[in-house]
This record gives sequence, structure tokens and C-alpha cells, in this order.
Amino acid sequence: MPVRELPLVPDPAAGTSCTGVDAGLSAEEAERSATLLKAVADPVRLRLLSAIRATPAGEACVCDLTALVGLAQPTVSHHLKVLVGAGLLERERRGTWAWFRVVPERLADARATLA
Amino acid sequence: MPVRELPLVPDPAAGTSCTGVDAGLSAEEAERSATLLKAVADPVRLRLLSAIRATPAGEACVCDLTALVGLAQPTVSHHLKVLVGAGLLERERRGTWAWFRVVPERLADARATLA
DNA sequence: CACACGCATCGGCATGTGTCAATATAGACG
DNA sequence: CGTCTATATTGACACATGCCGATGCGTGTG
Repeated sequence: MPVRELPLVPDPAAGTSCTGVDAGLSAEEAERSATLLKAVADPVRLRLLSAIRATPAGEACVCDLTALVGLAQPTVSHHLKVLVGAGLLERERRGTWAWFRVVPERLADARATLA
Repeated sequence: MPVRELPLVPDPAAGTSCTGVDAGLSAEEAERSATLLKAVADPVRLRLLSAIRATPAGEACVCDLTALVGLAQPTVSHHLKVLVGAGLLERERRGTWAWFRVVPERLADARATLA
């Protein structure tokens, strides 16, 4: 029966079982963090966020972004909806256009989950 | 024909086309960042990273982690492989066990893509 | 050598995700 | 009201992903 080397602090007589690493992050916390990170973990959505933030006014409408990423309009609308759903973007309708702004606090939240 | 309101800086005679938001993040950069973030955007992998980091020695073996997350051993091995592939984890074989440590620099890289 | 144990890989299945064409909705304008 | 433009929604498809059981590989132990 192989025996662990270095720490071997606990587990003196526990048979062959491993030491047991407890917790570090609950399943619920991990689930919520992953949901937020999944919204960002997409190349198109990263470009959308970056492009909107790089705008002089800090906002952009769908047609601008459609031209930018080179995808069909429904696809871009879908990605924007995902970002809005995650709280990373705010949507405001002015006339015919829909304007999107990033929510920096929410982006900071995402960054904080990797701290 | 509706006309844009606030900025209307360029686009004086360009018909109905939108202003054009340029760049902010190249497609290649976005692709690489998304690959790194995808590795982290999973509840199980977040828990694995967190648990390994919370260990006194900063490392853990598969059997510990299997017990932690409550999934089958092949599933945990799969997730660990994803994390190693992304450079977020280092793997070292000592005897029968495989020990995993987090690579803080790589985690900082992931965090930096959201700056 | 034979065996046991930890871990990795394979094959398959269910589910999730990105994409687009087609269509629906909403507001502006005549 | 009818039409045009910008955006949202739907349906369908291909593809990726998470999960597990079965199996293979490597390494200590008797």
C-alpha cells in the first residue's frame, strides 16, 4: 500500500483514503461566478464589450457592432442579449436605435471572481 | 428617414449607414482571451482552482478533489486536464499520485483580459 | 511476477451553444 | 395608415461540452 510522503500531517490510520481538501468555494458561489464568466468567455462578446467601451460616448448601437464583428444582425443581437442578461451591458432605446453601455461594476465583479 | 441625434459627428451624407465603431480588440486577441476564460468559466473548475489554492501546501491530488466536488474520477481528471491545458494548473507526478498546483501568473492573465 | 491502487484515456450519450434565414415587433416619417 | 429602417424573436442546424462506465497505463507492494 503506497503511503503519502511530504505532509502526511493527518491521515495516520485512515486506511487508504485521501486526506480530504475541504471547501474553498461553495457549489452555489461557483455556479454564480461561472454564469457571469460564461457570458464573457466568448470571443465575439469580448469584442463587443471592448468596442463599446472604446467608443467616445461609451455606447454603440447594433448596426455599428454588426459591421464590426462581421456577423449577421440576429447573431449580434443574441450576444448583446446575453451580456445584458449577465448585467454587463445596459440597454437604452432612443428612437429607432438601441444603445448599449457597459456596466463597469459588473465587469469588476467578474474580475473579482478570479482573485 | 430617421437621423441620429447626439454625436452625429461623421456620417453627414453617407445615406443611412451607421457611423462605424472601429476595433477595440482584434479578433485574434479576443479568441485567445476567450480560450483562457472558457477554461475558468465552469463551476467545477472554479471549485477545483479554489480548493487547490486553499490547501496548506498549495497542491492537491485527484482523489482529494474527486471527493470534494462529488463527481466521478474521470470527470475530475478531464476538468484538471482542461485547466492544465490552459496553463492555469501545473501537474507533477510523485509516486502514485499526481499533484496539481495553480499558476498565479496565468490566473492574473485571465483577470487582466477583463481590465 | 502478480496484484492493487491512482490516474488517464476512450466511447457514447445528453445537453448547451453559436450561427443564420425567416419572420415579427417597434418606432419614425410621409 | 402604410412604409421603411433598426432591432428582437423564432426555428433549425452543426458543433462543442459535461458527464459517466469501461478500459488502459504506470507505479509501488507483497
